[in-house]
This record gives sequence, C-alpha cells and structure tokens, in this order.
Amino acid sequence: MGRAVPTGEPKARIMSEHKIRNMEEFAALSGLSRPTVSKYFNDPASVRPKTRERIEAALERYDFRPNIFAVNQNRSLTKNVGIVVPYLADPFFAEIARVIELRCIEAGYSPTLYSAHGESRLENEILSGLTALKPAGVFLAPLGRISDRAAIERFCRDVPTVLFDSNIEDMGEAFVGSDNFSFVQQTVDYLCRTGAPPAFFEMRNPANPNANKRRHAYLKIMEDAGLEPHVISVEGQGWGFEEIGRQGAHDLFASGELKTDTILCSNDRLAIGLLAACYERGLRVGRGEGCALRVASHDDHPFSRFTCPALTTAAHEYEAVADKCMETLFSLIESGGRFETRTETLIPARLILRASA
Amino acid sequence: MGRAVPTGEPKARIMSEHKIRNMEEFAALSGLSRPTVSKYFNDPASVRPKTRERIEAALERYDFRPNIFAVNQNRSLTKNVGIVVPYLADPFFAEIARVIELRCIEAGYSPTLYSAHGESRLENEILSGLTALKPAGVFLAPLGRISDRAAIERFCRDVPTVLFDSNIEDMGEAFVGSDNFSFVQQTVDYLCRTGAPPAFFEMRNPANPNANKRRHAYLKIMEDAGLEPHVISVEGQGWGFEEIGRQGAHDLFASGELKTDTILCSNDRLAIGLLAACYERGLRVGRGEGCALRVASHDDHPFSRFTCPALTTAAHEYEAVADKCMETLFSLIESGGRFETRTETLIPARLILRASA
DNA sequence: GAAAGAAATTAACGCGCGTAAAGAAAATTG
DNA sequence: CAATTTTCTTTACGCGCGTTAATTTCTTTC
Repeated sequence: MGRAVPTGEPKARIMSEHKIRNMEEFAALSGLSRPTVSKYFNDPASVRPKTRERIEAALERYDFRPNIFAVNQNRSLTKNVGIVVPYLADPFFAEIARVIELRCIEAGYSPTLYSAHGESRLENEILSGLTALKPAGVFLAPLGRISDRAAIERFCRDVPTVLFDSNIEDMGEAFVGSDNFSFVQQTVDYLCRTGAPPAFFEMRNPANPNANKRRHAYLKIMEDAGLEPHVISVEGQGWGFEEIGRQGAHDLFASGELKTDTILCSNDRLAIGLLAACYERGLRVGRGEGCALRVASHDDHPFSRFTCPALTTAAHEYEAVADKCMETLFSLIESGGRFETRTETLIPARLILRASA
Repeated sequence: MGRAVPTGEPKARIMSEHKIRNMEEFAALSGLSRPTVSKYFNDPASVRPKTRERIEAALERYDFRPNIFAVNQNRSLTKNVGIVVPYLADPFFAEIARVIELRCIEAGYSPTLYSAHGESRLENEILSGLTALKPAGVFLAPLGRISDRAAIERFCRDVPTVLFDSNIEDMGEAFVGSDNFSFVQQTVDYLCRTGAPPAFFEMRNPANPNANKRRHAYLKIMEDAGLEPHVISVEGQGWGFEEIGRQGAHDLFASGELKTDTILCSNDRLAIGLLAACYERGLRVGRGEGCALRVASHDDHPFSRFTCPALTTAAHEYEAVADKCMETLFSLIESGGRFETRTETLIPARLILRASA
C-alpha cells in the first residue's frame, strides 16, 4: 500500500523504437522475465536494486505502462479512490474536493472525481459505476435529504466508504466533517459580544443536513444565552443559493419584519446573495459607523473574501478535513475495509473576522 | 455508438440470491448463452425483442454488470470520455465542465473529470493516465502557456482530442471555444457608446492564451476606433485571480495613474477582485449618478451576477460551447478519431448588462 | 408445411496480466 | 569455498469477456 509506482511521466523517448504492446515485450527489452517486471510494478522495492535500475532504465527508453484493465481484472482491490460530491460547481465542494484529490495523489492513489449534479439519480449511477471500479476506498459527500438511502447503504456494504461533509447516520465506516455546533457557536458568540444578537437566515427546505444542524445549534445557543431566537426561512429550490438568498433578503427587507441589525446566514452562498440584495437596496453592511446591518456566515467560501464588504465567517479547516479523511481511509484500508465501530470526526471552525460584522 | 446501455440503476432485488460472479452465470440464470448476453450488452437492439426482455427481466432480479475491466481489456476503444480542465476550483471551469459532463451522460458515454490543479506536471500525468483508459475521445482545456506542448502533442496522436476554451495551434483534431474578439468588441463598443473608452485591466503574465487574445483584440479595436489604448498589467502568479485583481487595483488607485473612469477587465475573476478593492476604498462603481467608475468584464462567471454592483460582462454561451463540443466529438468518433482538416469553432459572446457599467 | 432466413448455441481462442510452483542463478554468509 | 538465502526464470493456469466459426433452433414467408 502507498508505494511509489512510476507514473509514466514525459521523458525523452527513443522514437525509432516501435510501441511496446505488453509486459512480455517490455520485459524482454529490459532483459528480464515478465513475472519479475510484474513484481516491480506491484512494488518496486520487491526487486533487487540492480534489477530495479534495469527496469527503470528501460522505462526511460520505452515508455511502457501496464494495461490498466488487465492489471485490475484479477485484483479484488485497486488503487482507485472515488471522491463523490453533490455539486461540483459549488466552489465549496470544488475546493474541498481539490484538497482531498491532491492528498490522494500524494499518497500514490488514483482519485477520480464525481459530481451528482444535485440529482439523486446521478448519485446512484455514480455509486453503481464506482462499485464496478473496485476502488480501495471512496470519499462520499452525499446529497443529503434527497439521497437514496437504500442505494447508499448497498454501496457502503460493497465499498469501503468514508462519508464527509454531510453525515448520514450509521452510513459508511466513518464520517469526517466540520462541527456545525462549533461554527454557529463561534459566530453567535462573536456577534453577541460585539453587538445585537443575530437573526438566523436560512433556506426553508435545505437538502443538506448541515443546514438543519446549524439551525438547531443556533436555537440551542440562543436559548442557553437567554436570548430570543429569530429564524428567517426563505423559500427556494435547487443549487442557486445566491439567488435564493438575494430574493429572500429582498422579501425580508420589503416586509419590514427584521427586528435586529444583525444577520447570521446559514452558509456563505446565501450570504453572498443577501449582501447583493443589501447593496441593491443601498443598505450599508458592516460593523462601522453608518452601517445598517451586520452580516456573518459559515463556510469560508472561496469567494467570501471578495464580497462587499468582505464576509465575516466561520471557516472550515479544509486542510484538516482532507488530512483526516485520508488518515481515516488509510486505517480503513489497513483494517480490510471495515471498522469495528463507526467513528465520527468533527473538526471545529475557525472564526474569520472581516468587514461585514 | 450512442446506444442506451442499462446502467444498473437501483431496483428491488431478490436479496436471497447470491451475487452473480460473471456473465456466464448471469446468462445461465437468464436461460441464455453468454455470447447472446454479450451481444446484448454491446447493443441491446442486436438481439430479438423477446430475448432482450428475458435479459432485462433477469437484470431486474439479479443486478448484474459486466466486469468493466474485462470488457475493456480487448477493446481498442471504450465508451469513456475524458474532460480535462486546468483548474476545477475555478467556477468558470467547474461550470463549463458541468455542462459538458451532463451532455456526455445524456449521449450514453462515461465522462470522467480531471483537473490539472494548475500544474503542468499533473496535466501530463492526467493525459498519460487517460491514454491508458483508451477513451473514445477527450475534451481538453489545456493549461496554456505552461502546458508541456510535446506531451500534449503525443497525447493527441494517441487519443481523439477536442481542445476547448484554450486553443493551442495545430493541437488536437478540433478546437471549440469562445470568440475572444467578439467578447472584447461587444464590451468595448458598449462602453464607448455609453461613456468614456475603457482602460484594459489584466494580468501581466497570464497562463491562459485567451488573455493575450483579449489584449490584442482590445488594442486592435481601440486603434480602429482611433482611440488611445491604455493597458494596465498587474503582477501576480497562480490561480488566485481575485486577490491579484484586488491588489492590482489598490496599487492602481494609489498610483493615481488611472486616466479614465472606465475599466474593462480581462476576465470576471480579476473584476471581482477589482470591485472588492473599489468597495474597500469607497469608490462607487456603476453607471449612475455619483459613481466614480464603470467596470465591465468578460466570462459571465457564475458569481458575476452577485458582485456589488452586479457585473456587466460578455458571457460565454456555455450551452452552445458544450453542444458544439459534443457535436464535434461525435463526428470525430465517426471519422475514426481523425479529421482531414482541423476545425476551429469560435462562438460569439453575449453581452450582459448589469449595474457595474 | 417446407424452404429460406434470422437468431441463438456450442466450442474455442485470445487479450494482458496476476500469481503460484519448481528449479536455476546469483548474492550472502561463515 | 561450500552452504545458505535471496532473487530470478520457466512454465502454466486463471480472470471475465470479446469474438469467431460451425451448428442448431427458431421465425418468417409463400
């Protein structure tokens, strides 16, 4: 496991040579037998250094890669790793997937990225296709509420799976994600410490379970602080969160029902929409003089640094989540794909103060 | 080609049955011979309707999928399609990749998404790995300037490739992308028609060739209009365009060298950074009264609708690009992977007027 | 219902590689 | 140097499926 297998990087080749068809031929050109070369590709350290040198010299000259389909045919497990996210065009998922993917590559695996594009039908097809690839493991951020539980359960029985981002009870061998309570606690604490307690701005029917956890956290924290909670649930379907936030904010401001000058958004994408609405209405957002509203949020979306004003938010520890994901997968693979008990790792948030609150 | 192969969607299975090991076993359970079943999987229409029904009934019951590695081992071509982009965490690429991927799925292919993460080393590894997958075709948006030309050229010799987004001369069988000249023409025309001629705001050493084409287009258009061009090139490396734009804008404003009230950004991500800088400096952007600056840009980045103010931009026709990509790949596959002559399709921009200019 | 045509079956080979067993060759040890 | 251990070679089988050729069985047609 985790051995450094050569990956056929571009090198100066001898072009006059015809293309190598198979390992037999390559072995002959290396002056070795096929089983030895096969051993090398399974673990370069398993052959004598001198033999290894000969193979690697031949590799320089002839640009040969074992046929990936033939290699995997008899294997019960491959070096494939699947990374499945609900919607890759959401920069948050693009970013977390990016970090995990890079970690996988570093560890010598072949990660493949999949997006369910917000549809449970596609999520199912991805999982069923992934099963056929016999991956060593899969990182799955499920769609959430609209996921096909039965399909995911079936998948997790066949493939060692680490859930991330969105937890689904008892699904997969482990869960790695952010601690939603910590997110909300930090933002609410900060906002209360520096001004009025926040109202909570969210989508009414979020597909993602984290949204519900954040609402519950908000309610609990406000209650514990003896403060009256104020939840604003806006309507909207699909993955256009910014537009939903923008529309919802316009409706909110028009209704005149907002009783505070501090809004905590469930996530940054809603906040981005809300800030756009504020700008459109000439509402100045920030903590300074002449500001009508403070806005904070959660996720540290890649774009939250560049909103106007820049968004105060509770950040995911992207690197830490990715590291923990990898670590979990490694021990999962070492345990033969199953854990005795399902572990859940919740990584706390890091508060990032910017100009919006 | 393009046949509707069943994809093993979740169905009610008879759980008591043991798992099918191979096609032989599945054929027996269907009451048919393996070659017939094999024929079916290659083309469901190639067997008698009655036979087809029997297989599909068995498929309902037993949840069998041909071993993907064994299937592809002897094939010189698979139904795999690769989609390679330079940086998937850039929402522009995430969006165009999303649309192309969905089109591929609709067409019955198995698309796989790859991101070079901004590194030519990874781009090379993706291509060399992709070659091994014997894909029917590949959509490649190369890194651009830092791409390893020789590696890409070698890849294109082995695999039918359609370049998109970034053109590299004579590389691949075809290119599909947006018409940078049209982008700049529309924005410059609009800006000149409604106010002062724009200065052009760009990165000094853009990796992406489109940036150079846009600068040239700007210079040409200004020249033809008898106007003096003014190019502002800001420093910066990597993929953090927003931050580069923000820093560059601050430097620009601090220097006092800006001689116009109209800025045309090379792309939306730079513009997002520039708008953030404007906000931070209290510069009001827009075309209305009391605005210090007009800002327009190119790409119709998914967030350009939500900047403050919303960004006037020349939009890619995402759908049209994706459609043309698919169309090109289809005819490429039908032509056996090679075109007589390399075609270049440039799709004009669509101007989107918003509040920023 | 017989002849012609279509579709399925049987049998067999090949793809490229993993892997195991047995023996030969090389490296290591005392 | 001989004895031992390690590594490599030879030989051979198996994986699951594509594919072909020769037959057999089923459909269609008149």
